[in-house]
Formats: sequence, structure tokens, C-alpha cells
Amino acid sequence: MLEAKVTSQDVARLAGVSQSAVSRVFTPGASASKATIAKVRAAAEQLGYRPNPLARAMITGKSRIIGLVVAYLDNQFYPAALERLSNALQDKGYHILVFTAANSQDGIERVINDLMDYQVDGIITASVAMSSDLTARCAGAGIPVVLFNRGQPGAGLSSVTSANVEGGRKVARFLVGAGHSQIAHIAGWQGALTGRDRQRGFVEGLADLGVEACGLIDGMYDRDTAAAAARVLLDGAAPPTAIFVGNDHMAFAVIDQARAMGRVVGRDVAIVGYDDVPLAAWGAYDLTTVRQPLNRMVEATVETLLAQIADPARASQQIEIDGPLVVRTSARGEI
Amino acid sequence: MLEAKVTSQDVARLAGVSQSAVSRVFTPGASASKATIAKVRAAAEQLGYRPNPLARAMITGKSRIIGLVVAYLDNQFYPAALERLSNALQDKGYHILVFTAANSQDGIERVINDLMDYQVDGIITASVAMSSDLTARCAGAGIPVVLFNRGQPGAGLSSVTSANVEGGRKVARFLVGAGHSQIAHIAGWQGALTGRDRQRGFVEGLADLGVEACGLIDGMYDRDTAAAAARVLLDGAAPPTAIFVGNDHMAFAVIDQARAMGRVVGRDVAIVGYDDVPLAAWGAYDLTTVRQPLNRMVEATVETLLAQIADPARASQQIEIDGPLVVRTSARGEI
DNA sequence: CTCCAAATTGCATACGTTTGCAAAAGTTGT
DNA sequence: ACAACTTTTGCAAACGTATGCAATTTGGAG
Repeated sequence: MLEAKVTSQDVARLAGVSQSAVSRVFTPGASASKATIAKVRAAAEQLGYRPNPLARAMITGKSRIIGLVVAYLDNQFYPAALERLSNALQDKGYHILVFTAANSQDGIERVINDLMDYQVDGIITASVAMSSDLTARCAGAGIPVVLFNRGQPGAGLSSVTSANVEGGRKVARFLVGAGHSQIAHIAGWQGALTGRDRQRGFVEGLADLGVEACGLIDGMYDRDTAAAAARVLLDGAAPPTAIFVGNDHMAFAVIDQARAMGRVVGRDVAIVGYDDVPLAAWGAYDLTTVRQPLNRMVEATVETLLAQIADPARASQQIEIDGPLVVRTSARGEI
Repeated sequence: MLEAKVTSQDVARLAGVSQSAVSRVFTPGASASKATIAKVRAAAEQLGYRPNPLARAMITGKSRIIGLVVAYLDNQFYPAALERLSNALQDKGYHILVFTAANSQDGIERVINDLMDYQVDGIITASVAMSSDLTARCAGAGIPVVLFNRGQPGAGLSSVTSANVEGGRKVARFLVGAGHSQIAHIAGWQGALTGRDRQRGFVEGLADLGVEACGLIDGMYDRDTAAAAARVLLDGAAPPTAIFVGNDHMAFAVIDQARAMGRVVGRDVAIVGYDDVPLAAWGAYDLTTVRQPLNRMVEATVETLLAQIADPARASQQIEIDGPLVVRTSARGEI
């Protein structure tokens, strides 16, 4: 019972018009009389016709597909972003080709090549770094790129992030204000601007208040690495009374580690994260953290991307969105 | 600096052969002499030629795109599955079009229509139900469908799940064996076979041992609903000493709720989940749960789907994969 | 060297659409 | 009713590839 695929020719025949007429009825900008529109719509309905996007893409060069490149989905922040990005773009009539890529130059390169083959209209990358070579290739092919939650210094690409420097500052002021003086930082990966910015804001914020971090380790955005860092810090001669962790995902590991060492989080040691993923609000962690306003970040990403697709000449822009510090019990306002 | 797109014509001209020859070099099954292959490859390399998958799809009818439909990504099980499915299919030369769809008939219908427009070679659905109408449409269009982690009684679709009935039984035997007699169940959504099977296995397993569940509430796969159910159970006159929850995602909410009521999980009340998502192993929950062997489920899904694509006449199959009960501290082997 | 089968190649067409162009049909003003 | 427009319509040529068919080349075997 294979239903043969119905083409615009079939509809044209049934409606008694030319194939071009059918095409024009289904092409937003084109001109067609009320009468033809009615006839064509009726015939199309009867036959169950739907325009073939592939054929359309081939001729227009626009596929209405957005490539979304993501490295890993362990960190709850990214699935949440993926879900919202997908919904937002679907509402705008775009479809999403998702690629999970190992976060290596080789992996990214192959993925981007595939994306370009499919004539995607735009690319969003999350938790991934692009080489300048690749950046140039996309620009050369006229494909807009927006980096989500990750800046790229000097690449001339659009990006949407939260105000990471300011966020780091907020944590510094909060912890010092709460009376802490032994404060450590388990940073995000130094290879990513996001992590560096948070660290910089944090360190500068401490300095402004005359405090120096008593420990500073790179957690590589990885649970195990972060937990190991926490063990080192808490095992030290003068263990910190507060730890700022580069993102929530690592902060959960740090909390698990601290508890495994017998500490009561929020009393013996204060722990602050960054992202405010849903899990941060769950009872088991109740994590004090800087919120990344996901909805607004997604809106800004979609808006920027579509604007660049509509006008390729448009200059790229780096958008930063401010988010509040959300205080929960893992780090209270006072010791 | 727009680099013009290079076509098989250009390569043919440079290599001094016909366009067909170029096509044949890049088409796996076709025949070409060593000499032409070399010339064409060289020319293609020099020009940076890559075959256009859209044009190829239009003529062959095969897009090498797999549609993946997913309803929500809150439950950590699904992002993990998405990531692995994506990688596995990419390795096989397929690309993934991901759709997040509200889990309503209307939402699913629109998404599947879109998928069929893009001439996807196959569809995988996760955490989503398909109407029999839609099922028939896909079959009519000759598009194989595999349901991931969800069976559909009588739909004649392929599906890959864990051995849910047996899994429920395992939990029953474990809890009774540990000495519990006041045992409740917060089930998954009754509208999904997965949830019903786990419940059935559990209830039957208890019955076999002469025990009857002291409470049975539908948690709708939702945190809030599950937490409310837990509150009702634990507030009752004769609260259960053990609760089997339909999946890990809800179990975490149940644990949070129990703790908020002052209970020590694993001592005052035993809690068992289902899935063994990564979070289940984290210190904050340390959840006893039935493992769904994700890797093997993904393998089976990809294998089944590709087999059906290769041979559309192939009968659909329902695959069940057995998984062990993983004992952690949220429910110990003895009271 | 000859002949035959097998392998390779080019030609031309098809896939399902969009779009420039020119012809046809409406619309308006006088 | 006629001219001067504007809108609608059909024709035909793309877009970049795969593939059946017939012609050509190749490789051996005798």
C-alpha cells in the first residue's frame, strides 16, 4: 500500500493550472489570484500534497535547516538549551540538524563539513570550540554562526553568553560579604573563554575587596577532575571555607566529594556554582549559583541567527545577558 | 570572498571526463577504472568538491537522514540516549534531524509530517506515543519506525525496550527478600506500556511471594506528581517501608520529598528506581535501581532501523534487553 | 593477431521544485 | 470604448546529482 509521492505536477493537473501556478501558491512571496489559490489549495488538500523541501532547497539554496553542534549532554544545561532552541526554531519554520561531536578539532571539522554539505542556513554551536580556519570557511560559504554560551576572542563570530565576568564578581562579593576569607576556586576549562571570564571576574572581585583566593584549580568541566580538585583543597593544611565552582555540573561533584569527606555543605564549607540548572534547585543539592537566563539566551541566539540569515552583511554581535545570584543552602548569606 | 560552490561538472571538466564518471567515482556501488578514479579524486581534491547530499537525495529518494523525535529532555535518560544514538548513526553515515515535540497527538503529527517531507530514511521515537493513524502513514510511505524505550501494543512497529516486566519482578523479589512487607509503588504514566509493564511485573512479583502492595499511585513521569504521591504515602497511617518508583527521574523527587519529611532514605524508607541514569550513582542520591543497558539498547535500535531500511519488507520486531538490579544505599539488601 | 565477453564511459533524461521572461488577462482613468 | 497600467499566468530553463542504455575500450584466451 505504497502511496505514491504526489508532486506539484499532479496538483496542477487536477486543478487545471500550470505547475508554476502551484509552486507560486506555496511560495510565500509569489503572486497568484484568489481563484487559483482556491483551486490549487483544494486540489492539494484532496491529493495530500506537500511541497518537497529538498527540491526547494536545491533551487533556492536555502534549506531552512539549522545545524546545532553540541559536544556532550552530561551537563544538564545543554539538553535544556537544546530543547528550547529546538522549539524556538521550529516555531520560526526551521528544522534542526543536531550533531554531537567529540570536542576535538578533527571531530568539529568533520561535522561542520557535513553541515555545509547539507546547505544549512545557519549554525549554532554549544560547548564547542571552532578553529579560526573553520570560522573562515563558514564565513566564506556565507553561513552565519552563533556561539551559544561560549565566546571566541577575535573570531568575529556572533555569540550569546551570560555576563560571566560580572557573574564571577557577584560570587566574590557574596562570599566575602558572608564573612569568608579562605576562598578557593575550581575553574572551568582554561581553553574556554566562558571559564576564563568567570575566573577573572571572581579573582578581580576578590582583589577589589582585598582578598586573595587561597586555591585555584582547573576542573576541566569534568566531574572527576573537579572532585579530585575538591579533595586536594579540603585535605590541605588550611582548607577553604568556601569554594566557587565554574559550573553547576562540577559543583555537584564537589558537593558529593565534600560530603564523602564528612563535611556538611553550607556549614563546614560553602559551595557556589554557575548556571542554575534545574538540578541545582532539587533538595539533594540546593545549590547557591549564578543563574544563566536560559530563555533569554535562547531568544537572543535565535534572533541573532535569523537576523544574520536575512541579512548576511550584518555585523556579528557579542551579546551578554546578566543573571542574578540565586542563594540556596549550599552557601548562605552569612557564615 | 564567497567561494562558489563546486559541482561535479567542474570536477569533470578539470579531470577531462564526463559528469557521469565523477558521479560514479563518488557512488559506492558504481564501476570506474583505476585511472579515472585517480584523475577524478585528484581534481575533486584540488577544487574541494563534495557531493551535494540534497541533490543526491532527490534523485535516489534516500536522504541518509534519520528523524529522532523526543518529547522532553528533563529526564537524564533521554539526553544520554540522544547522544549515543547520534554518535552511532553518524558512524554509519547517517545524519540526525532532531525534533522536540510536545507529547500531544497534534504535536507529534506535525513533526512526523515534517519528517516525511524531508524524506527521512527512518524514524526513531523516544518518550513519545504514536497514534495508529500516524503509524499507518509511515508504513504507507515505506518509512521504518523504531520506538525507543516504549512499546506500542498491536501497532506492528519495531521497538527496543528493557525487560520491563522482568525488571519489576526483580524489584519485588529484592524488596521482599530484604524483609519489607509494607511496599508501595509510584508508577510511570499508565498511558505508556513501559510504565504498565514495570508495574505489572512488580505487582505479579509481589503476589508470587504472597505480598500485596500497600499503595499504588501514578506519578505521570513527573517530579511534582511523584513528590506529591510520596507525601501522601509517607503521611499515611501505615506508611510504606519501601517504595518502588517507575523511573529514576521520579525517584529523585521522591527521595527529596522523603528527606524533606525527615526520613533517612535507605534506613527509614527504602527507595528503588528504574533506568540507572548517571545521576543515580552520584553521592547525593546513591539510588538502588534497575539498569537499562543503554549501550545495548542503542545498538539494537540502530541495527533494527538500518536493517529495515535495507529491506523494507522485513518484519518488525520487538526487542527486550535484560538489565541487572544495581544495589546502592537508597535501598539495601536487608533492612 | 583475432575474437568475445566483461568492464568502462558518455549521452541524455529524470528528480521536484523556483523563477525570469513574455504573453495574457484584469484594472483603472478618461 | 480605448489606452496605459498592473497583476496573473504559462513556458522553459535552471539546481546538482544518479542511472539506463548504447557505444567504446579493455583484457585475455586461442
